[in-house]
Amino acid sequence: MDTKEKILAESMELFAINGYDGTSMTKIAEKVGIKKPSLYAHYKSKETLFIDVTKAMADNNVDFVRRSLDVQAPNVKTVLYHSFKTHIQDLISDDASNQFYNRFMHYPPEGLENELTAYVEQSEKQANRLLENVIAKGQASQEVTKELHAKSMAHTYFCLIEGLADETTIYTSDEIERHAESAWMVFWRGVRA
Amino acid sequence: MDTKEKILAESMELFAINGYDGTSMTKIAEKVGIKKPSLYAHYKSKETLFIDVTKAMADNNVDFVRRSLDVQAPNVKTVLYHSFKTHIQDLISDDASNQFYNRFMHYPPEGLENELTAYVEQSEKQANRLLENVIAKGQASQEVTKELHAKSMAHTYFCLIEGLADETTIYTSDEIERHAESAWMVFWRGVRA
DNA sequence: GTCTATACGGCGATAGAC
DNA sequence: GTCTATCGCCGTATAGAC
Repeated sequence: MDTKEKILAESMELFAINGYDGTSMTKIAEKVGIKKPSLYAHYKSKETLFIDVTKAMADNNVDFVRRSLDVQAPNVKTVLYHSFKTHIQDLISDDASNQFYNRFMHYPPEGLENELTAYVEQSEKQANRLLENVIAKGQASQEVTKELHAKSMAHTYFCLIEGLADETTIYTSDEIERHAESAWMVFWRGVRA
Repeated sequence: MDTKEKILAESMELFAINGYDGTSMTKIAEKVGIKKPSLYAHYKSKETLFIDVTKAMADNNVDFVRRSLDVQAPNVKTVLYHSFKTHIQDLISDDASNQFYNRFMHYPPEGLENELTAYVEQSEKQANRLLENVIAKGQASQEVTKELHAKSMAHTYFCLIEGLADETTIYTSDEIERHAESAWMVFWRGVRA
């Protein structure tokens, strides 16, 4: 991992834990093991660094969703449940990248909204489409109701994931897991054929 | 409205729109119509001001949930749907207090977490209990399934609301309303008897 | 690419007159 | 309670030597 990549990785963790304004270039440099001015040899400003981190995290999220759905299983319900559980395990794992996502994807730092919103929106739509395809398969195989649109159900699925993600700052892992189990049951009862 | 109340109201709007670090005491003073040092005659620091605002917003939220459920209706489904719609209307109304809530309730500024998390958690549990009672009534009247706990279903309900709230920064009001309608249908199909 | 040294500005907060 | 003036600090960013 070269210096530029290390700056990206270390600053991501600091941003996730301490927020944008709570993370100074000095602290990033310390964590990387260089001095502050050296950062500017790789990124022309704190803002451009943050933008690069955010875009990488948005891309990671799409990959994560893709991998969570890429599983052989006898039916669509099992695929969906597996993906749901994978998301929850990620939420409670205290992974910095996950915290970064929750913290910034919908509330970027002041002044960067215009730079980031379009990118984030597009990546979320990609993730939504991946799930939509799975649900549509479930409709074709008579597992999932046709009274609702696959796209809508996919959207509701992610609403639940996001609602649960927001809880991580308040509730314990055990509570999140119980809430998640309930949310899954309501969801599946709501979409099954 | 005396000066102290005005400081509370105006700073809430600025915090909601520009974030904690993005809102300086100078800007708050300007919006109130006084000079920065005068603020310190009413609040001893920026942090204590923010804490007061947050607690007021947490209380407001409990009241909001209570009012949204306080409606005469022929059955529990109608009460729940009315409450759901009331929440969504609030989300898309671009109300600053709503934005404040979404922004800070789960990610308070650095250093204020310990001061605020317990208060927020308690207020959320109050709101949850209000909804839980309504759902329990629905179980008693055979409208809502007894296969799931009332508390769990209440929790899932709020997960959906929160997931939809997070979307307000990206999607348009029309899209939110459509997503909300789908989320409601999945939810009701999932909890009905 | 990395360093030391520094410029420049805005921040929260206070002193003290009125 | 409100003001003017100011303190002390820390932020991003740059200059220029190695």
